Amino acid sequence: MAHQILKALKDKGFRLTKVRKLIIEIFLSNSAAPISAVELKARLMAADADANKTTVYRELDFLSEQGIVVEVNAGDGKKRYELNRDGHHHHILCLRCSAVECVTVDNCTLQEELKRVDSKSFKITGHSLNFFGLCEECQ
Amino acid sequence: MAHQILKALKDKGFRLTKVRKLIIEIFLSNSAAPISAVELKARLMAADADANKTTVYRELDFLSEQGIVVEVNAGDGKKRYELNRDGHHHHILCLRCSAVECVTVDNCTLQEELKRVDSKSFKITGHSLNFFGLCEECQ
DNA sequence: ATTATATTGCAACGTGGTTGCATTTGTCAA
DNA sequence: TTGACAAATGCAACCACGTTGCAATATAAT
Ligand SMILES: [Mn+2]
Ligand SMILES: [Mn+2]
Ligand SMILES: [Zn+2]
Ligand SMILES: [Zn+2]
Repeated sequence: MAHQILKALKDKGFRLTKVRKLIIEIFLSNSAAPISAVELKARLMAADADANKTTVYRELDFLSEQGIVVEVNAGDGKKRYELNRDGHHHHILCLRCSAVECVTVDNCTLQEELKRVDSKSFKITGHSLNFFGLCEECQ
Repeated sequence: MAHQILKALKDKGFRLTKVRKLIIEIFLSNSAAPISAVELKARLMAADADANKTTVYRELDFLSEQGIVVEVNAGDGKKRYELNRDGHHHHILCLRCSAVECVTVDNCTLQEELKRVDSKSFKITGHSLNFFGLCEECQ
């Protein structure tokens, strides 16, 4: 599964760095929750592949541009990223510890809401729905 | 309208500062869109009541705690605040210029969505729905 | 092995926001 | 009116998250 991603990148003339490959591995084995740059850096470190923070940020930007990961706005001040699986979904996040969880949604009813809004001057291209609350531990 | 807010604060033992009164005025006369700390500071300056940035941030925290304003997460890196009018609503925001607009919603269909989610470990207390797109000027 | 250039590390910078502490100001009671 | 006490303020320094310029390094094609 990683191989297709890697091959696609290589075919576009990008290099398959040690860190790049590892980051993709991390995202693939981490379907649970979106992670931040700091968390990713920590995971790299844990995998004996330390990388400079600048590199981590640049790599996240790169993978976003390449459509391999997507940015997830969790409402706290930090960007998070998750693998760009297809399938629309929403997120729940803890107001105390900022834990984030993905919520798959069978048929998103927000398209009608969108219609109501699109009539205005804004041209709507997407939406983000976050549920706030307290996770099990923080309750 | 401002008088009730001010009286309530005074009754709780808080002081009616020049800046505090002006900020409340600004929020009351600004039903349009949520504003950031920097924007608020600029408006104060324009009203001949310059205030230190620390004071502005502290006052926004204070008014949030007092339930007079509410934080609006617009997805760009900065907090915004709006008057805590009752009545649930959502927001649209421009991906280019970060303009934010409030969208009133007659009957928010998200309560069912919430049910589906609340069954999990998270205890949901609220949600935030943002529509992303391009405003008229930025299209 | 050589080469071209994609990637990296470092240090410095930027923005949004916070904190400790000394000073000022609002409020109330004498 | 005048103190006095606590709330609010200004300042400077700090913090987290993220970005940028540039020189050094690593990948991969020849
Ligand atoms: Mn997700
Ligand atoms: Mn609003
Ligand atoms: Zn939690
Ligand atoms: Zn715009």
